[in-house]
Amino acid sequence: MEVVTRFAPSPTGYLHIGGARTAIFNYLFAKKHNGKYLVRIEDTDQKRSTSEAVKAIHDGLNWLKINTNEKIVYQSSRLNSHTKIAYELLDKGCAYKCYLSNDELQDLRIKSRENGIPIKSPWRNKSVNKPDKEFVIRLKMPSEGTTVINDIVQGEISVQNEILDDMVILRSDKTPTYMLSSVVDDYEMAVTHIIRGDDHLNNAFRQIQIIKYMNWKEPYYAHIPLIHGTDGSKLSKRHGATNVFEYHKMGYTSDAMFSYLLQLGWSSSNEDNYEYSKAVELFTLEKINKSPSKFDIKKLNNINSKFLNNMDVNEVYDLICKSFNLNLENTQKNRLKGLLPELLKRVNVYTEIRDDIEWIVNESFICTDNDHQKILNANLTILNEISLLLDSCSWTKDNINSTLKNYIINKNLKFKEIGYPLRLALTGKINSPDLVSVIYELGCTIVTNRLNYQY
RNA sequence: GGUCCCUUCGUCUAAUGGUUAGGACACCGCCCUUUCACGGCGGCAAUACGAGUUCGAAUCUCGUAGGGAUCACCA
Repeated sequence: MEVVTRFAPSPTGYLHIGGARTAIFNYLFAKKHNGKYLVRIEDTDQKRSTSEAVKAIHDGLNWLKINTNEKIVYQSSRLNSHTKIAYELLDKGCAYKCYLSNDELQDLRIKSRENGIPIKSPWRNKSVNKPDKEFVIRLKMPSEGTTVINDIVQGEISVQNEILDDMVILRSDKTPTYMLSSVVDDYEMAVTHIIRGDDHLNNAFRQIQIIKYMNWKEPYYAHIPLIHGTDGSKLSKRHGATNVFEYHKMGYTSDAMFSYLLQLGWSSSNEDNYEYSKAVELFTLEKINKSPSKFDIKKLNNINSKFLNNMDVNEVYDLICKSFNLNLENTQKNRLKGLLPELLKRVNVYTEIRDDIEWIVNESFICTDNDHQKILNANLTILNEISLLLDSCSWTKDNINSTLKNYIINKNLKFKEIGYPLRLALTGKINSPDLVSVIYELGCTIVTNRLNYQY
């Protein structure tokens, strides 16, 4: 049997972190078993669905490199199939027409809440036809016995059938509800494993009745716990960005995000970080934890910085250029690339090096801060002398290093005493990569210019 | 409120009835050092609580507490 999974977001916003993780699990499980991973856009709620949201979801999936190769299924294009099944269930006697008005429904709802029994429409056992009246089609839930689901993540769970309500499968405007559409689509797309958030666990017990009535093969279920914020409540905006694509804009790499999301609620012993092929190799649904985990940006930062420092310089360079809209000449490009490994050691996200671009890229950069200029003025002799020495030094890191070292020995200075003004003159900053690298990558001309500048 | 689920360091997790309860992140300290970092070494820190079963419980059972999900003609 070929494994088929699907990720089924509704296009009402961006790709949420939780959704992204669900997609990752679906993606990995399918890849692991050489199966198919499908994406279905659940856009049956025309009022809330937008094309911008569809695009946002694709952006998110593409960024994480977990979009499907298969054709995207739009649920709205399949409504006829769903409706057909609703009437089939009606014909079989597994569903019924319900003529309850909104007011009547409201009353029933209040009563059902009071006595803890789900809504049972009075039309359940009447097979009347009122051709001129609006109706909805409700599924006739079994009223006795128990339904058991063997969930791969949650284990064996059973509920009493009497607590299942006769859910609406076809609205009065003849459109199918999610409860119907989702089941029919999963069946017709031949989905074998339904991997989704555990907010759907309760739905599973109701949806599975349709499958039973239709004599379809039951899929495997894996209901994964939701991601929570640091305070234990459902992840929301006040915990930080919940849109995965925001993390792209913030300067996280997709590989780091992928690895972090994967580790949130799943682990295979002995590994810290997972790149794609490793993840595919090791992934199993059984190792997903049952308890919800909390989103921790600090861990993501750590993972991102590790990925950043192991990435190819050209790749990071491209990300940075895109992010900052840079279009550099070759000499500028080489300086930036040369210093990139050093700069990346200092940051969690690559956007943090924004402040360093100027002194690296701009040939005529000079330190403009007033207080810093005072310090530079006080050290002009040192700067000029070092400039002179560097000017006549053959340009290797070793030579630059010994030039500086010899200078402080001759002048009986501590490195700190030349390091501070040198750093300010060259970078305009108090903190920077080590001076030898800075001097080497900037090159002799720029260095001597900056060291001889009259403030 | 009904139903279902969950609970190991602050966080992510490991430990299939026998471990000194392990690792990672964060935090703290020391070393390295040219600032900030990186790196190296070390430290702090957990089985929610209470019973029971057992020679032995984080692990099995029950209860309690806390947390979460859900209860639409939304998905």
